[in-house]
Amino acid sequence: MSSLKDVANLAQVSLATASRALSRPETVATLTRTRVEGAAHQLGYQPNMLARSLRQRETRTIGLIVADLLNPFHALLAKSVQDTAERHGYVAFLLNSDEQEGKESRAIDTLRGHLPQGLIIVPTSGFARRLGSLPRLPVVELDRVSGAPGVTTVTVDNVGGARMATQHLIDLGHRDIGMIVGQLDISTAVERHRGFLETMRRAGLSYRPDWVLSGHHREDDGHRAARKLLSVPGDRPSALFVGNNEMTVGAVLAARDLGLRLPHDLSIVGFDDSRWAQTMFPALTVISQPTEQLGTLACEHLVRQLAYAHSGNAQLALPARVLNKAAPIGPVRVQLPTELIIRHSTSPPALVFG
Amino acid sequence: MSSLKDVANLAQVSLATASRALSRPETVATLTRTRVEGAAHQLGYQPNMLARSLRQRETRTIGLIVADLLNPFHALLAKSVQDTAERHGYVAFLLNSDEQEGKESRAIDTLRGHLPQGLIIVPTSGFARRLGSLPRLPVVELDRVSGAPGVTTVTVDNVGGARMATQHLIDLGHRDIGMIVGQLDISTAVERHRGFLETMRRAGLSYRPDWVLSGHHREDDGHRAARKLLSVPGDRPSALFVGNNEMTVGAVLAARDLGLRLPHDLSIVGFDDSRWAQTMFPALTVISQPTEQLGTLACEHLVRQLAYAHSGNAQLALPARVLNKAAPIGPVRVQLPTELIIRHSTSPPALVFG
DNA sequence: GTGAAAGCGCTAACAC
DNA sequence: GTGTTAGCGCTTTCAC
Repeated sequence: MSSLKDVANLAQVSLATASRALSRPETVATLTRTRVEGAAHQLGYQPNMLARSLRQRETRTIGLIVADLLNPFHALLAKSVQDTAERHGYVAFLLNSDEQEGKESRAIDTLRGHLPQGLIIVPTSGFARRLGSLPRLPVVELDRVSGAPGVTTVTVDNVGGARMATQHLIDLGHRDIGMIVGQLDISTAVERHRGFLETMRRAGLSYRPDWVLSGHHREDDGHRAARKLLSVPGDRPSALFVGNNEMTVGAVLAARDLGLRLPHDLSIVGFDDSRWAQTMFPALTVISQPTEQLGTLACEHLVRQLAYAHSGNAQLALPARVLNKAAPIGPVRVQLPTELIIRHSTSPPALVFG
Repeated sequence: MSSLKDVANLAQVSLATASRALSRPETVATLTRTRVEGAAHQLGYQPNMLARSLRQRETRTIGLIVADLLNPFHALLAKSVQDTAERHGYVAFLLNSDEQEGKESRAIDTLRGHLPQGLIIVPTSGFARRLGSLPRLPVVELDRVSGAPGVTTVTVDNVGGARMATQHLIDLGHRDIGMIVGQLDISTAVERHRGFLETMRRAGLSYRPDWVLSGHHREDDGHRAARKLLSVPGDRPSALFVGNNEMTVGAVLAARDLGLRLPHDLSIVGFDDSRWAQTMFPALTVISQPTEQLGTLACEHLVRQLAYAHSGNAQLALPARVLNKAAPIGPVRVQLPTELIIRHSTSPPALVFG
């Protein structure tokens, strides 16, 4: 690996001039500039970011931690953050916490050592406590909120989405509705649960605590919960609202295992659309989320914060669409709408009671 | 952010001693060690990896580039590489080339600036040409081979897998078999194609060039290709071998759109198992790959190379399972077996000719 | 417009 | 065992 010194030597200029020619070309005579550029190119010179960052005290790097890389929702979040970061001249290093607090902690420490200028995270429930170890680092929470103070959050209207899902089932004539919800120490689960309860209550429907089962967010959990909810033939819900994409798959498979046919014997609404929601049989009615936009916005808000943190007029470097919004300094909370997509996993109940 | 200097001051020792106490505790008196550790803990000290790496000329970092983060196969590859890297004391920074040469180039340059000690990549077809810009960097190609000389490759037996898939269809009685294959500048596509052709020929079946369609690797391509292959009612294959997971979804949906029912009207075998291969209707017969192991092995081979590259007795740091294999210095080519999983998308053809 | 020199935070000789 | 010092590759005053 050739260094800037090699370039300077080859171009017959001093180290300082070589540096300037490459990073701030306008401060150098045209002739020397081309000479230096030529030398750099000839040597395949690539600046050593470690040295540059150490000196400049800024890495142009942001940390990105998702909770479950294998969940396509998180993968898309990650991709859109990375693409947006690149567009703004940052590189986002992606780590995966696997929904484990311990792994999340280690990921944070790892990133910390590499001095990211900001952090975008789909937090686990332990994150609020860990936040203290990140002094003055701009943080954006994505999809979920940990309750940590002073962080920007970019989420979806989970309560509203859950209301739509539940109301859809009620409108179809269902009265015996159960819910499979995620871990109740995760904000999305809590909010979707709240939307469900509210809507049930408002419709005057009875609340059956034993018909609301909580699980972690994986397919297994959905399978287990659904199995439990559906295995009492005479006394089971006629419809299910499932609070996340992976668990929905599990629930559908459990129903299938029990010989229940969707939507005739059981209606299911899932939260989050996905490839398999569309390809399963029957195609799933779901609440869909603007996933890509979620990632993009999270990143743009972070970038904006970084620009303001660093210099008074750094805004000039930002694209208009980021700037056109009023430019707040502090943390903001962005909430995007969801949408009900009606497919074939929901229909009126086979037997209407009452 | 407090630095080592702050720790040294607080512990009342010199900078050097503080450094030693933290990185090589055995070289320091027990008392001073505990004092330094206490100070470090109290300050929430986190070593600055930029400075350490700059000085030590090693970053304990590896670059990881996958071609399509949204493809669950690649996501699992990425996760298993990252987990394995962590287990060996490295951090793998994950970037996504999106199957685009340009993005791959930029990803490589980005990584280069951060001085990774090795690179694990699912290469696009342009990678072999780019390799020159990576002087002396150990590289492991994962899943695909670009043809670049001197790199370790960890792949699956694609020819064998394609043979099994094709033979399975032939054994069921199919004679009119088509294939949807990926880009023919990607090794996996070429090899799967080869396995298909060989097996057809060996069975004495005629080769219909117009029944072999190539596409990029996404769902759309599979959809388009299948639509084309299946739209001539009297003259269409009775079975299809589809060369990758995403395209298989597209093919199945296209068949559905055309009113063909699987497996009665059409048999389909896919390559690579996935969540939706299992949940689709009907569940898909596929060639499955040891995806996680692929990622793990790629990383372990890279780590081994790094150990040998750096010091004669670095092996001591490696776990037994890596060492038990004979320890080659040069690049190796690892090839893992695939497996045929028979589900419900294949059956004997409705009409048997001949 | 250009060069000399200091210093980012850390580790590794080398003294003591 | 511990301290002093040089230097990793770069940017940035400060002179000229």
